[in-house]
Amino acid sequence: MNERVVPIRYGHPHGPACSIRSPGTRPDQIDSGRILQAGDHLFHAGDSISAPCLVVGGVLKSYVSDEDGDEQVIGLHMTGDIVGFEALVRGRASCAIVALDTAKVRKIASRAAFGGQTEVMSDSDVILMGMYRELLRLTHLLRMNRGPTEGRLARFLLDYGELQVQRGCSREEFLLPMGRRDLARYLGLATETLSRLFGRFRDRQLLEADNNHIRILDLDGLERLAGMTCRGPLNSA
Amino acid sequence: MNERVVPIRYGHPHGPACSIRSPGTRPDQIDSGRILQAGDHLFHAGDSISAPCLVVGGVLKSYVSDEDGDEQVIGLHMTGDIVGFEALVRGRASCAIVALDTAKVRKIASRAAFGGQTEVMSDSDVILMGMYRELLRLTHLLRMNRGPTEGRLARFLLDYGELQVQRGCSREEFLLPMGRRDLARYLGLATETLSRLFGRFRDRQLLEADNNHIRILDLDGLERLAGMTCRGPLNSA
DNA sequence: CGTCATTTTGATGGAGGTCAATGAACGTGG
DNA sequence: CCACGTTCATTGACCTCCATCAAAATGACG
Repeated sequence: MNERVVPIRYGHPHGPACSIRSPGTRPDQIDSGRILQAGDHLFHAGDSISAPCLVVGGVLKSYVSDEDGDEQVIGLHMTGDIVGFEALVRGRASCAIVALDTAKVRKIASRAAFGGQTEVMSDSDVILMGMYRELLRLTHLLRMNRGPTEGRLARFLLDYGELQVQRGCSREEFLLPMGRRDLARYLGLATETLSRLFGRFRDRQLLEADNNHIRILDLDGLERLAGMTCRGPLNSA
Repeated sequence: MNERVVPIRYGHPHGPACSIRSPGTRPDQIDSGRILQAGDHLFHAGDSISAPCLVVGGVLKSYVSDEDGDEQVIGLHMTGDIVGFEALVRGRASCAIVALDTAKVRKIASRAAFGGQTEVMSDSDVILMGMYRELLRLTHLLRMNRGPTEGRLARFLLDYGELQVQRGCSREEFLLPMGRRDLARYLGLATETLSRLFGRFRDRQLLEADNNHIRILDLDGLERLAGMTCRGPLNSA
């Protein structure tokens, strides 16, 4: 509605408006997409939002800020993920979402789709699936946040590698889309601890890590470490 | 819908999770309602399930077992909650659900409800709401599992008191439906730590705790402690 | 009363958070 | 091009909090 900060706007500061238009755009998809630059917020906590968004490309993070200012990362969202489910229920965002690099998002069906007027198998199922994936991701993250820290990082790297494969990229070598700080907050660690973990992994020849450029040398070794914490999908459905 | 629920029965610190499903009882055989005794499983991880269940009364917990045997409590589910969303997507349970005391559950709409059935406010909305509440609960729990342990317990007690109020009971005095062990695992603590927390709270005149019988003496004090961790609903929507 | 599960209490060690300093990468402006 | 500031990653020193081990206390129940 009318809020102080406009939640989803389709004009962006610089760059051509709505550059790429997906081929199969259906009539009820009012939105052809919005481009976010690194650091741009899709919305802030408390903003009123009208529809969930599909992440078409790039990476975003969702976070909440504690009263003492430092933020806690709730999720990392990449291509194919859906963010902003709150739109379907209470219409206001419960956490902020910000782009980590250049990203593109597209609004998807509003609540009306659940009514049953249009052909339903499309967006409503997308939303249902996305919501379910989010449930899986959260339970997974929850389990990750207990147990030894080495297992958390190992599990994360393996899961991320798995995502890479699904995307047609290499499982062993990739660029992490987020900085140490965000990753640490996602795993529930201090950045220093995370740094030490990378160091330890490097010492043990488990991987090479030049900043965000990761090269995994010993998948089995990581798997063994990760097994100490838990198993489960980061994003499998 | 909102049935008056039998107050929580006291008396059995649930036995050693008699984990075997009663013969002849398949997870799918729940039509107008099913009664579970303390220790009965609604389903186990991996079971195939056909529809989500509404908790009509009582308390259940969901958990996963690590390979080394000890379990991790993912959720505590009470009247009005929905469990088993996996039925809508992949048809197999991803965690086990067991009754902590006598509980009643009822199957709700299967996926077909999303198909194009007419009335909008029906089961599909119930499911959507429930799923969303689950999302909220998980993000909340996630935030709880970081930060000082005192804050976690304080927050939990306050949230639980809030639930009591919604249920028409006292915010300051109630019976916890789960044992120390389960509560500890829910909060991500060792049982000894939880015990010590209760002891410390008692020393500071924050509450009286006779086993599961809790009487809160200083709401503000708890609130202050809880503030150090995070805010957020256990079950608000 | 004896057995078993749960809770409580004590003692100990270690994992990881905090504080602090250094180093590397990257502008920005002179 | 270089000095400077800023941000982020790394490394070190320290110390707290909490898990772990162990044992006693409480309670449930036959």
